[in-house]
Amino acid sequence: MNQSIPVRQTSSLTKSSCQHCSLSNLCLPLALDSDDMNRLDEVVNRDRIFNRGERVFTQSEPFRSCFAVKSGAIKTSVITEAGDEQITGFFMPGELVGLDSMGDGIHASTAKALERTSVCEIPVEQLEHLVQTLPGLQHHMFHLMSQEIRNSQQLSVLLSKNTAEERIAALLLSLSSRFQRRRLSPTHFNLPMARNDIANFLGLAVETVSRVFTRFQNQGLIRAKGRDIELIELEALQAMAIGNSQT
Amino acid sequence: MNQSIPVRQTSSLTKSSCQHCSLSNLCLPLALDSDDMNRLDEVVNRDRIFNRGERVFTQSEPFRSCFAVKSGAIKTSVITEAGDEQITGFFMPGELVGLDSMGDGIHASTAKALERTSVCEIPVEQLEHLVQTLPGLQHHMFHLMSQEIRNSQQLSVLLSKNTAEERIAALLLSLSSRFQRRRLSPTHFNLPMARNDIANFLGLAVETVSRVFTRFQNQGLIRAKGRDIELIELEALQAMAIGNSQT
DNA sequence: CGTAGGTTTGAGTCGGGTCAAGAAATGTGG
DNA sequence: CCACATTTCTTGACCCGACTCAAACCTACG
Repeated sequence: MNQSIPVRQTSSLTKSSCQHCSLSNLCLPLALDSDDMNRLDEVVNRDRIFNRGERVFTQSEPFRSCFAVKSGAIKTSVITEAGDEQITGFFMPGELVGLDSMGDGIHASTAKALERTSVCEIPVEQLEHLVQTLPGLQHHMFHLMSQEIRNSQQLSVLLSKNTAEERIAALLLSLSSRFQRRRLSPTHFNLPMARNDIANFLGLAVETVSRVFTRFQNQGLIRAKGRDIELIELEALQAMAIGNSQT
Repeated sequence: MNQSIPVRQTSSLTKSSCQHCSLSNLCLPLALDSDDMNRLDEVVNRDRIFNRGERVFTQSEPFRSCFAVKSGAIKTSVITEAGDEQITGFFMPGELVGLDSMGDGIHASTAKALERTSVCEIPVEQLEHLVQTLPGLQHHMFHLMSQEIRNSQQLSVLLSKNTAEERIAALLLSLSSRFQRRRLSPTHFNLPMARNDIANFLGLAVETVSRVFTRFQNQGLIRAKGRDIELIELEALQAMAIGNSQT
């Protein structure tokens, strides 16, 4: 295997790259050839670590990068004019955070690590430049952003049409499928977020979330001990969610 | 009473173009030079007319184009798995419809004309191609799409945190500012949508919408006769939309 | 340990949904 | 242009899901 140009051979062993990242099929499910992939690699700032509660970025500050979650979990939120926080999304490994500010100079939301979290930072200026030359990447960015729109629409549907039980069932199933994408158990996992966050995200009171969890448990649909969740009756939950939304 | 005027002869002289469109500063607030603008003109399919109730595009059908509203108004909606309709947005002249499906092969929503509406059709394949060569246009697309994400997030906030009165006040003010952008009266306009649509969009019952309208009227905040709306106390409405319950 | 934040449970209240029935606007055909 | 049908809008009465308030219970961590 004689390569004519042995680029980045120094790092290929020790440093991770998009090519070898186990999550690349999630955050980059596109056919970039090895060359293009290298160019992407060059602009990505890897292995940034945030502890629980630390901010990845902050609303109304300059928007310079978006972030791909490698491990851990992130919540994004906006501060409403009334002054309270509204969580707009949870982001798991393989998912991109910050798309709500693409093409805008200012962050529209704040991102906080829910647990110890590592991310890849992608500077937008360089990303936009790269996109110019890689049609596949451009299409992929459009895809990711439109998906973000659809996710948010789904959330709106959930909030405007569904009961507390339905919302929580939908959230559990959304998390379930996202764990499954990563080849983790879809029926037994740890919630990365507090009841409070769930309540805020789903437009409910904490007490209601708590009550629904115990109700589900009493009905034998789930087993929940703190953040340790086991989904027992998947079909029943799906029926309840009436359409598993990608929340 | 006047007889139908002979159909417009589409002379190339009078043919509208993006450059001369009065809405171009809304849907294209970017610095494209004359040359680039011409290239955009070439791919845009102008003057498509839809009557009230007609579909511009339909959910789960192939996604080929997005649309810029020239006159009239459009609502977009998704069909939930429960089978009912959820309106995801209203689109006024100068606004782009269909971004929730960019980069996806399938329409995620259905768009219907709320009244007689004319639109510019923009084929996405050619748009994506054009974007490759026009960095300014790419940035603008990102901007529009991220704005769409933020709009949807705003809706989520409204649905999860605000009362019926606050939601309706917010919608009225949103419409108001959108009329104002077009140099129309921000305080006196016609609602393009039915009460039913408002209720669906805001996650309320029609009866509640009706009640709030009359309550606003009794409080002297607005004057409403059918779809004819006059905003009397803008500041009071703004205070209410913020969630400013004087406690 | 002890303290703070997170979680659960109970009791009481209310905003907004549902059901029902008119009133008004809009459409249709003669 | 009018009578009728149909949709849209309004108003009233009643009820329920989820919120608020309040208090106790965990569990993590310095």
